[in-house]
Amino acid sequence: MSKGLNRLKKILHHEGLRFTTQREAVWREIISSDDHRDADEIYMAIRKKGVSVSRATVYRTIDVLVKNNMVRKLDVGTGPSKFEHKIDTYHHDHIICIQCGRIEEFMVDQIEDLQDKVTQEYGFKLVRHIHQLFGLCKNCQ
Amino acid sequence: MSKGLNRLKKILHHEGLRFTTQREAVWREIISSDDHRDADEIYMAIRKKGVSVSRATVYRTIDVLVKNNMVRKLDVGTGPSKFEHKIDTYHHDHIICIQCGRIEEFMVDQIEDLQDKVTQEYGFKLVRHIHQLFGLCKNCQ
DNA sequence: TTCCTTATTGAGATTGAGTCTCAAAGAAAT
DNA sequence: ATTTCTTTGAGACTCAATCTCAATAAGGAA
Repeated sequence: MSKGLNRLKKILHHEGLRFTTQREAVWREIISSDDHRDADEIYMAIRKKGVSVSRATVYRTIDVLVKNNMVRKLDVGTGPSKFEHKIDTYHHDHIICIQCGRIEEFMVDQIEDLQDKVTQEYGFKLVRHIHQLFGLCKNCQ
Repeated sequence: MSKGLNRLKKILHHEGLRFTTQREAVWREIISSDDHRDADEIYMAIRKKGVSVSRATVYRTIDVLVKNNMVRKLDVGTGPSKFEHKIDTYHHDHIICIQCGRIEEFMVDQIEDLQDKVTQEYGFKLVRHIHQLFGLCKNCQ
């Protein structure tokens, strides 16, 4: 049994949505790798494995997964958004190489705490954040 | 004499670009307000003032300004990018209300320092960063 | 000033990511 | 098995942004 499949079923049920071949395939494809891939890459990978699915369905399913915290959407500044699953992972942010596109993950508790503090100071209720460091990786400098 | 106009002229000259009515108008429009506006809002404002300009030129000019550090591009997660001038301002990041779109600016030295540290640890050379807190403002909670 | 070279402009076409439409196919409840 | 209601998919569409290319304008030379 694939990781998180039950959780997916519960979520779909909870939202009054149906568990379908396509939705299962999208989820399986996303957890099959820890890479940061865009919707089209995920779409192509599913088709290559012989499952019939459309781009529209891939986008629609990813939306559900993102809303339900099983997948994270990553805006990398240029080109399509990328996605990563959130199974067995901790929260992290990203360092992105503006030359080769390489993506590294980082996490600093202190920064997270300071964020919370700032948000409170401004009277906001924090829902999510984007913290991305763009630069040149070792190889590209 | 409008703020930064000389700097704009120098930049254009340095890049082998010409100082034109349109480029001047775009710059004047952008520094005329501290708001965060998108390209179309800037375009409309210029036209309203009677200067003839096209959307293409507005986009092209903003690109030059962003590349030369006179204007900052702000990806607010949904819809068109927004822009703000960088004259007489200090570096800051943004808290954005996901309900009403209100944007507040914040700056925490400690976070900036931690960012530098993280980047170094990963062997990257930091070029720029995005740090955006999305949430609900006081009014929208 | 006028000439001349080269950059710029603008209207509209194009791109690209993502969303929408709607008829046909498929879940799930009874 | 029947009914009901959701989902799917091909392709149309949206929207921000970029590109095209003929007409226009900048600005250096003389």
